[in-house]
Amino acid sequence: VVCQSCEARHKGVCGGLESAELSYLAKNTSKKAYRRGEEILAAGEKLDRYSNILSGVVKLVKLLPDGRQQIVGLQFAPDFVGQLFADTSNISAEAATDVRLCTFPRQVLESLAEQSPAMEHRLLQQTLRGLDDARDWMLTLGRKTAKEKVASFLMLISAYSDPERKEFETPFTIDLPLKRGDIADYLSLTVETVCRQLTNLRKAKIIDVPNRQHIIVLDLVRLRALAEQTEIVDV
Amino acid sequence: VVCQSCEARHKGVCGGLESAELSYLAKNTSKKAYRRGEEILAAGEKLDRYSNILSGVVKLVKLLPDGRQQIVGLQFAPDFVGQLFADTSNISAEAATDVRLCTFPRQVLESLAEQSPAMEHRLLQQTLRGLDDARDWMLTLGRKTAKEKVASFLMLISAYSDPERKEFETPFTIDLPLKRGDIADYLSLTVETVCRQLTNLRKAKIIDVPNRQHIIVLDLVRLRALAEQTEIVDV
DNA sequence: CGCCTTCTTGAGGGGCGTCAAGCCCAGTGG
DNA sequence: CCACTGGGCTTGACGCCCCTCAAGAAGGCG
Repeated sequence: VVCQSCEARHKGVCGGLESAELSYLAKNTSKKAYRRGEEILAAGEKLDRYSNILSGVVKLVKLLPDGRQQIVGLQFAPDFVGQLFADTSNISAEAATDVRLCTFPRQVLESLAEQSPAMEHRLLQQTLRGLDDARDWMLTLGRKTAKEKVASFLMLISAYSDPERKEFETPFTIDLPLKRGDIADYLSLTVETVCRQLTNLRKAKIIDVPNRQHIIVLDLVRLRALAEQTEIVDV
Repeated sequence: VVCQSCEARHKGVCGGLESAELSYLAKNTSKKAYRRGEEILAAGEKLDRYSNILSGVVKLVKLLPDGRQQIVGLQFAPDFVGQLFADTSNISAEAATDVRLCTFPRQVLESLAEQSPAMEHRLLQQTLRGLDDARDWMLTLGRKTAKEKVASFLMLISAYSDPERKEFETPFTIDLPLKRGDIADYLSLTVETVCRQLTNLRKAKIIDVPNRQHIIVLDLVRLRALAEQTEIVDV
């Protein structure tokens, strides 16, 4: 069965299902691939499918009528994508990298959630984590300087790429899933400011930038101090 | 029984409970009152109680070590307060106005949630709404100008004070539940900038400010246009 | 009436946005 | 193999929006 061997299963929302439920889900799923930049879900679109991310990074984007935009969340595997119980999405979802999804009709998930308290509980847990992340990020957006924002972003990606990493394990390389423009939209900055702050961090020997997609973190202690503002750091 | 006649019951999380569950809950609740400015829940504190708001407004605050702060959410009656399934809160909650709460031990709610799918479903719904609000506000924090932010805040409070209001029902008065400093922390601005923008709106005849606590909205159409940036508005 | 907190207004400066030019590099086709 | 092309990235010059600092006004309360 598809779901039994699913790479995303144990940490995803389907992790709590019985095997009967799992085979029901398996019958109704399909895998889809998107290239970097493709739109997965348009704002205002009728919402009839949900998905789990198998691999890649999905950005959730909000738009102002005049074109200003803000990335309000990044979703990594095995996160869930789609606004539960909403008829239409008020957010658009776009592939930030190449992405593979496991999608299923809306009704399948909603009926499973009704039958299985474990499933609903997992959805609640995931939503709570999303709310927590969103609120953390509001502090970053609202009250940090450009320098602190870029440091915060690098810490976020570092944590995602290796949650177990220790401070003394430097230097290490991280792979940026976002283009400069996306980073700017995530941090509420402009592309130019993001570039300048990366340059500043490079000159301060906190990071190195060997090429567009990669960052080498040289001094994790100072990077974290900048991001969390636990002490004053000259840059 | 206390809960049977509760003013917040039907729209709150306890609205889906059977009468047996309701009386169990009623045995374990107590009402508490807080004065404006009092702390309801400190960040880092051990979390052993949850609450529903009976009246008043609660602000959720995040702090940076150096004192900068951001209000990451406003909760109105009959919203739920407390971070579900978290051992310690990473947010502090403070009474923005005088507040009355209905509180109960953490275990009571969590066991009710286990027994009653309806209860868990309501918690999920409320969390989803919170996530949606948070993401909307991220766009406001990140991409709107000071002028647009203040207009957005006034629209938010207007909507809360009368969700059914029509555009032609102007002028009308709204009661500000927050001090200027709180508004600034909610909008990621300074007190001075909030004041100046209110003055600008007053000079543009969009609002009037008869005293500190009240705002008279004279031109809801232009206020909304500013908040949502649907068209260009001179101020 | 005096004191304290909150609000308002002004003057000045700095951080980040805007505009513009040039660089890097992958992909394409000759 | 290399010229060409175009998108993304980087850097500089300049200006504006909002923050900072400061002083005074307006209430609230003993």
